[in-house]
Amino acid sequence: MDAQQIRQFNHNLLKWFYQKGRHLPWRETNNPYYIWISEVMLQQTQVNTVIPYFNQFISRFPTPDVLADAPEQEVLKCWEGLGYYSRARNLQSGVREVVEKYNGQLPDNKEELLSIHGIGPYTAAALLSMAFSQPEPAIDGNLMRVLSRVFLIDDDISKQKTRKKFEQLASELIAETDPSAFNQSLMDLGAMICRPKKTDCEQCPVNEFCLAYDEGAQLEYPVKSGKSKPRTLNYAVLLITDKQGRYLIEQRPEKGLLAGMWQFPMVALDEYEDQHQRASYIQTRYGANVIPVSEPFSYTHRFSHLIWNLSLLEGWQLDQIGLRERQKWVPFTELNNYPFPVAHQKVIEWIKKNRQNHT
DNA sequence: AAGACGGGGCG
DNA sequence: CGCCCAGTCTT
Repeated sequence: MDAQQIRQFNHNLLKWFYQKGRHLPWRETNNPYYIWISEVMLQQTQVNTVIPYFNQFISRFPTPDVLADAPEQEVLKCWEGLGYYSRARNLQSGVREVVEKYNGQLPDNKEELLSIHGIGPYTAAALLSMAFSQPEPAIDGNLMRVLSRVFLIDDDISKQKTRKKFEQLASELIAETDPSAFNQSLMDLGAMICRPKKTDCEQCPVNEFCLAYDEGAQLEYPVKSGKSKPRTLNYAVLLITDKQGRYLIEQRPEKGLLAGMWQFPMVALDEYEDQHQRASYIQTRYGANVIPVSEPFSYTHRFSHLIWNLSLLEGWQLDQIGLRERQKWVPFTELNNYPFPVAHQKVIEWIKKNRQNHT
């Protein structure tokens, strides 16, 4: 595109955005802290999922100071069900950094933003453009999908090098007048018109520039290498109660999958030769004999990179076994004070439905 | 350069 | 059931 075409491209795009762009809670504000929260929540997560979480989050943690001072467990509780929980932990540690090093004000330059844990190249650019009006293109999946179609770019977008290529291209396109609107318009275009499968090219404000549209090859773009298949793991989930009817729950490790979240004890089934060996392990570790729940309950929980097959066992702790680190006895009614991953919320639902005596 | 890291929506 | 989503961190 020459300079004239770039101007026209921008004009069409922004005009469409001002007329048809989405009105979203985090677009009602110029508060960099709120924009930051929204950008983190929106990583790999769709807008409609984020909206209620965003509203609740800023109401509970209205300023960086409040979030910095909050217990991590409360932050995770507000993130419960949103997934990628390290985002929440990184956001809080990032906010603490901002409170200490920058007096609670988000820095307005790329180097310092990138130094903050949880802020990568996308979020830094989004903040620079949307909170500080700087002409930084925010390279995300939407932008790469749109531009790969417009310019017929067939590089694999899961490669790092390709991201740099789009960064170069987009920085030539972005206008200084309203960089925030430039980035947001490409996001809205990607979400509303230039969608992955269901494209709506007739309504596209820049279809006259789109080489893929010209060739009818929209669905061939972007090019993305396939992901490996998820592994399957089999677990027993243990519903262990004590004399008072409280449930035994455990907090997961500080790192790795679902870090810091709570769950009912899980026993990896594939590590035992037979049921007897497994039962003896459970007896030793938890002081309980467990059997499948009366209405057998097995279910599958699917992550992007692995699959859990879970089956629910129940038992009563007869032998007193000392409570280990990160374990707790909790009455049913207090389970909702702890952040549980969705895989275990399904167990709580099961209890609600199948047991009378949860007072 | 690859994997790990969640959960929901949609055809 | 497979793909996708306003990515980042770790290895």
